[in-house]
Amino acid sequence: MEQLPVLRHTLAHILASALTTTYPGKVKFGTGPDTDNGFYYDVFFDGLDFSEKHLPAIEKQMNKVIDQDLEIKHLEMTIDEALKWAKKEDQTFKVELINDLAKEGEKVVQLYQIGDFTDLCCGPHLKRTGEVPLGCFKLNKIGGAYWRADESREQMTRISGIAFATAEDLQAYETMIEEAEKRDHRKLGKDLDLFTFSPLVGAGLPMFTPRGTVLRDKLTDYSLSLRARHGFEKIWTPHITKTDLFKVSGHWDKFGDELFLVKSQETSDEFAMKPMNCPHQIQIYASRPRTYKDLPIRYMETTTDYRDEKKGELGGLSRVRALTQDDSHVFLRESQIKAEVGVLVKIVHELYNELGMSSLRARLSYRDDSGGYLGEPALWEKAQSYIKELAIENKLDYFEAEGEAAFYGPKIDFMARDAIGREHQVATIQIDFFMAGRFGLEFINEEGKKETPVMLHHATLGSIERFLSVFIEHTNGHFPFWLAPEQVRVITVNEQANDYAKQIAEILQDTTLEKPLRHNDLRFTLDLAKDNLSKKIKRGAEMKIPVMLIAGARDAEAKQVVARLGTEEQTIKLSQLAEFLRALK
RNA sequence: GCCGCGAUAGCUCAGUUGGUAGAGCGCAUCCAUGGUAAGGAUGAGGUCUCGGGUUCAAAUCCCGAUCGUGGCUCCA
Repeated sequence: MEQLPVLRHTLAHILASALTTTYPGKVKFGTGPDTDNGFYYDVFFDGLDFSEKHLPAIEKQMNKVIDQDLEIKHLEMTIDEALKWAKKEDQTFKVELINDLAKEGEKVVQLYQIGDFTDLCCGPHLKRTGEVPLGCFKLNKIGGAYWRADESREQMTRISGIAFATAEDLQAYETMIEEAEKRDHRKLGKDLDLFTFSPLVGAGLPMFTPRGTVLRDKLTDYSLSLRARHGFEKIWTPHITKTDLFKVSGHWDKFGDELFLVKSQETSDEFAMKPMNCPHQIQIYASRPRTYKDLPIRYMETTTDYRDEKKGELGGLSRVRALTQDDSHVFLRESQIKAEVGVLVKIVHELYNELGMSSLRARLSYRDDSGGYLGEPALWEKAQSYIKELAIENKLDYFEAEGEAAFYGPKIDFMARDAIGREHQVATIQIDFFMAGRFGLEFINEEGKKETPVMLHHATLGSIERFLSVFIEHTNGHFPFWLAPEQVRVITVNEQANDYAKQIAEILQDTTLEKPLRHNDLRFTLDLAKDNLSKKIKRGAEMKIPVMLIAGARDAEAKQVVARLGTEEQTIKLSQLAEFLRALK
C-alpha cells in the first residue's frame, strides 16, 4: 500500500476523533476515505449547526492529536461485539455497516483506536499520529452528501481536507488551484466578453456575445468541414417534436422528467423540446427505401438540444439547459463498423490536435447490472467487444468503466487533458445495435432481403458549451489566431497617426486568410482613442488580442508597423503585412 | 432536486451594535500629443436582486422567490 493514501486515510480518522472531542455525543459517523488529493469524512450532526467557520477549530484539534503522538491501535471484534460497541456509542450508520458486513459473511470486523476514539475501519493506518508530517494537510470545505450516495437516504455533512506527503506538496497543490481559479471560464467569459446569463432568461441558458459567437461558429464550422471531408452530409432537424418520437426511441421512459414540454393551442398532440437528435436523424434515414449500396449513410448537424437539468447540476457553460451538439449518426452494416469507427477516431484526433489538446485518453464505457438498458445482453456483449477491439486496433490509450454506457449502447468517450493537468470528457463514439430496430429501419441486402442497420452515434466537440468551458480554461483565453474573436487591433501612438491607421485598415480589410478551414476575412479593430500608448497596449493585452499593430508617425514615414505578439515585437513592412498575418497559426 | 454559502455602481469589492450608501477600475468631459502593461483634473452612475414580515426606523434581522456558488445525486 502506498504511503500517501494511508496518510490521507489516517487524517480522516484524526478528523473524526477531533470532531468527537469537540462535539461529544453529537456526531454520527458515516464513512471517511482518502481521495485523489486528500480525504473526507461524511458525518451526521445531531441538531448541531456546523459551517465553514468551525473548520479552523477542528483543524487545530486535529493538530493537537498529531502533537500528542498517540498510538493508533488496531482492534478486532466479532460481529456481536462490534454491534454492541456501535449501539452503545449510538453510531447508527456504523450499525448499518456492521450488519452489511455480517450479511457478506464476515465473522470479524476491524476497528482502529486513536486515544479514546474508536472507529470501524479496515485500515490501514499510520502507527502513530505523530507520523503525520508537519503542515501537510488542511480542511478546505464542507458540503452535503447522501448516505451511501443514495438520494433517498439521509443527507450527511461532508467535511473535506487536502493532504500531501509534505507541506511543499500541499503548497504546490494550492498554487495549482489558484491558477485554475484565475482561468475559470466563468470569469474569463465575463472579462473577455464571450457570454452572459440573465435571471430573466433563466438558469442554464447562456447567451453568446458577438465575440463568443465567433468562437462558437469557428469551432462548429471546423467540426462540420472536418466531417464533410470524411463523407458526412449536413442535415437539419426541428427543435420541437411530438413526444411520440421519444416514446418510440425509449428516451421518454428513461429521461421523461427532464424534457421541456411544449403545449400546442391548436392540436391535442403533446410536444417537447428535443433533448437529443438521434430519433430525428433516424426519421431522415427512414424517409426513403435504402439498399446496402447506400451504406454507410452519414448525417451530421450542429443543433441545440434542451434538457430540464436539475438546478443544482448547472454551472457556467459546463452544464446548461440549452446545449449545442456537433452531432453525427452513421447507419451501416455490422461489417462496416470497424472501418467507420476508425474514421471517427481519426476525426477526433485531427480536431484535438488542431486545438492543441492532443493528450487524449479513451474511456470504454460499458453497461453494468443496474438495469435500464435496451435490448439483449448478448448484443451488448458483442457491441462491447467491438468497442474494446477498436480501442486496441486504433492504439487508443484506454481504460474501461462499467456503468458509463448510454442506455442504447457502449461508448468510447474521449477525455482530454488540459494545460493544467485536468481531464475533461469531450468527444464520444457509440455503437448502437438497438435504436434502428426500435424504429423499424431497414435496408435491402444483396439477396433482396430486408436487414436492420447498425447505428453509430458520434459527437466531436461534444456539447459546444461544455467544450468551450474546457477550451477557455485550457487556453486561459489565449485562443489560437484562427479562433480569436478579435485577431488584430491597430493601435495608434497619437491622433496624428489616425490617417495612417486607416490606411492599414484598408490592407487588413482586403486580407483573406486563404487557408483550408480558415477561409474568412480578418477580424480586426482600430483603437484610435486619445489614450496614451501604454494604456492601449494594456487594454489589448487584457482582452488577449493575439496581434497588436502599433502605428505612429515614424512608422507612417517608413511604411511599416510594429507587430506585437504577446510580448514579442517585430517591425513589418506594409507590403508584407498580409503575408505576415497569413502565416499566423 | 437535496445539504450549505452568497447577491451592494458596468466590473471587483468595503459598509461597525438596525439610523436614507463608499473605494478602485471602467465610463463621460476637459487638460496633456504621449513610442510599449494604469498621464492629470472634474463629473455622472445605486428601488442595496425581487416580494412579504418585524421595527419609530431595514442594505443590515426573519420568511419566501429568483439567480449565482461549494458539495451530493444525475448527465441521452
